[in-house]
Amino acid sequence: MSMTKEHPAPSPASKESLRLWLRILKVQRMVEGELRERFRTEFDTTLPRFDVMSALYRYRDGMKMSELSRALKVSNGNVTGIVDRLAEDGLALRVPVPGDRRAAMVRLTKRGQEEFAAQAAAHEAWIDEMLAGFSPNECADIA
Amino acid sequence: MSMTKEHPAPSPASKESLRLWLRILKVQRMVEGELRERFRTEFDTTLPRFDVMSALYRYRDGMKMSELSRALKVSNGNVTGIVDRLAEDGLALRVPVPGDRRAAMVRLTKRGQEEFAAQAAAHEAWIDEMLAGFSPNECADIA
DNA sequence: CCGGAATATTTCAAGCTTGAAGGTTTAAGC
DNA sequence: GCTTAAACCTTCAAGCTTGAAATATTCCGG
Repeated sequence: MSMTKEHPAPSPASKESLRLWLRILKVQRMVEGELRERFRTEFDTTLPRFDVMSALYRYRDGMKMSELSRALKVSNGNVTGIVDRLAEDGLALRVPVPGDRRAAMVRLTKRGQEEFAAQAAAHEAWIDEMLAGFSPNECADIA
Repeated sequence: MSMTKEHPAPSPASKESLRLWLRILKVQRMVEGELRERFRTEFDTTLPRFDVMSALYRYRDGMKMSELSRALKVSNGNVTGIVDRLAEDGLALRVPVPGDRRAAMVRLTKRGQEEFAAQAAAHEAWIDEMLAGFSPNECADIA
């Protein structure tokens, strides 16, 4: 890769935060890339689907689309598409809410629960495999 | 949000790594969300465009598409689309490589360089604003 | 009751992302 | 030279994501 005629380095001022950010990004991309690949090859699913199923698994009674959207911090329209595809695959379904014809409760099917349980176990093992090297005590103040 | 009939908590085994991962994810999403919003409203651009321009700004002589792809760790087809749009906007251009009719060098236009310089300054300030609270020394082992 | 605000969800266009497949051009071995 | 592999790039389908606009329903003040 040619390195000739580079631009001068940026100001040495707020460089520390930027470095921290790039480190966070590096780990995040590594882990997320691995997870995506493994979910794809071993379970034929995606991270967003896993996230939705994870929320639905916690709340067995089901969640409204808007609750799902708020819990996962993604847009409403986004959830619509993901739930559509989970429903097509028989992993989730929409249940009408009695007394409110606008809303619908989304819940996992029996098969959805079983699938998720297997995925969640693998997910936890993968994360540990990838992050076990990083001291868990440090970085505790990230959140 | 209804909490009735939750599933039992997962095994208490490799829970530490998972917690670390969720913390990293939380920070990453917060920062990236803010950046996306500000890039959109203040510069009418996106993070991926910024990333490509950042690489091109460093290598003023230009980069081949494949170099760009490798440097940013994104797929080849992805870079094609982003560079297409940058070129449409007059911020980047493809220069034929003499002696190799397969490849093309991508470089920023004059205007591209000016735009990026402004964006980069704002970007660094935003990051600092968001991450200044987090001790930079700790978490040093993340990368 | 009624009309407007609030709530719940879907639709849409635009852009990002990947993995796979396709098309050229160049390089290498024989 | 010829053929086969490698390198370079684009195209494509599928899915994710957002913000904005469109629907439909419910709620509420008057």
